[in-house]
Amino acid sequence: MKLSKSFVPTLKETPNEAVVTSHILMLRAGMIRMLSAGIYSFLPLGYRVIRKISEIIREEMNAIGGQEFHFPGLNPKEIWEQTGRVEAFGDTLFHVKNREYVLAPTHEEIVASTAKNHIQSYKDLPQIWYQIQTKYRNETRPRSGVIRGRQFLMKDAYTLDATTEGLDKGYMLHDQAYRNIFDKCGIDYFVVGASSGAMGGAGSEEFMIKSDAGEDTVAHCTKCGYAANLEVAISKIDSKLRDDKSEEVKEISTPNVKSIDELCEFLKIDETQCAKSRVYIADEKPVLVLMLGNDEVNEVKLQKEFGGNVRPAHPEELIEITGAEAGSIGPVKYQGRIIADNRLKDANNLYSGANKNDFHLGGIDLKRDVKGIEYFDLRFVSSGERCPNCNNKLDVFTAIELGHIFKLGTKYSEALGATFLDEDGNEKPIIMGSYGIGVERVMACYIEQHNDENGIIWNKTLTPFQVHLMGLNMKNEDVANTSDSIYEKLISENIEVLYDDRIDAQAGYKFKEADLLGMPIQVIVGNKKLNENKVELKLRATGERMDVDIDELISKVQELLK
RNA sequence: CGGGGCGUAGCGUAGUCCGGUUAUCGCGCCUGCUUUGGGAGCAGGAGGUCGCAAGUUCGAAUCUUGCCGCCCCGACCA
Repeated sequence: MKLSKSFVPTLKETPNEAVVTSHILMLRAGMIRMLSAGIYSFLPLGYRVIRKISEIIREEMNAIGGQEFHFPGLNPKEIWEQTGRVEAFGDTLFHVKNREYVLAPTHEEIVASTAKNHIQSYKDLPQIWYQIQTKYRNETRPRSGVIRGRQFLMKDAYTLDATTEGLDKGYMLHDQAYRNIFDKCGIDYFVVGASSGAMGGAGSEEFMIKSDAGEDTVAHCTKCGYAANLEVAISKIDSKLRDDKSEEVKEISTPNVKSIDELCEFLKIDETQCAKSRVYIADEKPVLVLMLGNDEVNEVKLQKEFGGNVRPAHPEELIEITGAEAGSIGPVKYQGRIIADNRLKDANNLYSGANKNDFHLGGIDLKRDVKGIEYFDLRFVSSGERCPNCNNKLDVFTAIELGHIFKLGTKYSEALGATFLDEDGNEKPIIMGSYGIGVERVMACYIEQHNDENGIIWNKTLTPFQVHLMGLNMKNEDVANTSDSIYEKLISENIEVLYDDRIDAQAGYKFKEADLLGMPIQVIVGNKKLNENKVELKLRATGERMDVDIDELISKVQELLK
């Protein structure tokens, strides 16, 4: 492709609307343009990457027996009502105004209804159906460029099975296929076991990458691969040890001391000598929650212990329940249920609130002074704590979800009557699995992981073009002729070339742009080296340069692309 | 949907608080000449409903009100 005739609108400066690296670089490299919030056009260069990713996905999906479909994006609303998902998706589902249609946010319903009509016997199973198509979701807040959009390209696969063993097998096939896909793309990912959320079903894994642009916070161990959403993550961490001797409870005047930090400063003590109190309302009843030092209450874990609704108590409720305001609440003489984090188990010589404004108590012994206290894991893990599996240091960071696989079960097949007859002639619902990959996210995540201050660094798998050929001074006949003939030769060898043949662009301009666009191999044709019958070859990833005889260029390039 | 920020030429911006000639500058774009190994130089030029609408005023990019759009935080999110 000749740049002189191509639409590759690069930008020298960062557009105002872009904040995250991948978004900035995709805009600057002329790969995407926004049409509206969360809605992007892919320009020729960007679309080439999308096609390469799609092709890798196809190869791996076909390899596990997947069959590619093309499903409608426009769906009758009725079918979504049958599974209760018009309500479940709520405002996220796009509704068509002048007909009873919705825009498909995913395709479980269409798969199940297709199966209903045509899968009749266990002999027809298993099946793996997939699609690579645009999905529509009315996200309340699109963000980070292409990472959360209102319309996005998604590979969705569905397994149809007669038995749970079959489902397990299909799930494992996808697990491996996903690892192959992300490996081929050159993405550094990790896998998190997760709950399947609104989709229903049991058993799921998320494929994620570490990124500041991420929307989930996870704890990850690079050594053993332990990974969990922060809301459920656990770690090995020291408890407050019980001192040999319990001191007497003593009341201390602590005017205007509210936080644990202020208390430590005021009393010259360590935060691990403090028990922080939080009051929650669980199913209408107050519960005092104690945490060691500055540990934060993990409300998801709290919710898990109580099952029902849990919320922090309002300020007025605090006074009513404890007689004190936040900052002066504590367990001693507290009337009601008290639960504490495991780190506080049987601890003594603690400082905590006195349930009297501007007073704290010291010398608290939870065994002696607080009756009926229950202990649970209630805290958030933080970076540097020990992995529960291998004792290595855990890292806590935000992450982007690239892919998600899960066992759906029979929710959709039952709702839509997608059944089959088993070997004994019994009618049973088809057992389904669902497996998604955000195609644009693969592209964005790759860029998040592979860039430097000059631009994108493509690998040879995803790159829009394998070679970026530059004729430096195209007014020089020698340079122009040599560049042209190299271009023709590369093309005849089926090598993808982006050819900067622009006559009026400066050498420096071409270099900068080549680094921004990031093709793995740059071939530079300039008078200097041409006099020795050589051209220069530069590797984008390392910056390594080498002079190559023109006669040997093709074979050298082919060698590098292997 | 709540909180915050922003909206001036294709991109990045000054001016807005405190209203007053022809709306600033850089990049990009067009023409010519020069230049050609790290986003060129000189000269000339084009390009604007100052997000939209209403209002206040002799006069509005600037003040008021409403609306729209974009970004960030939160809520939400296979």
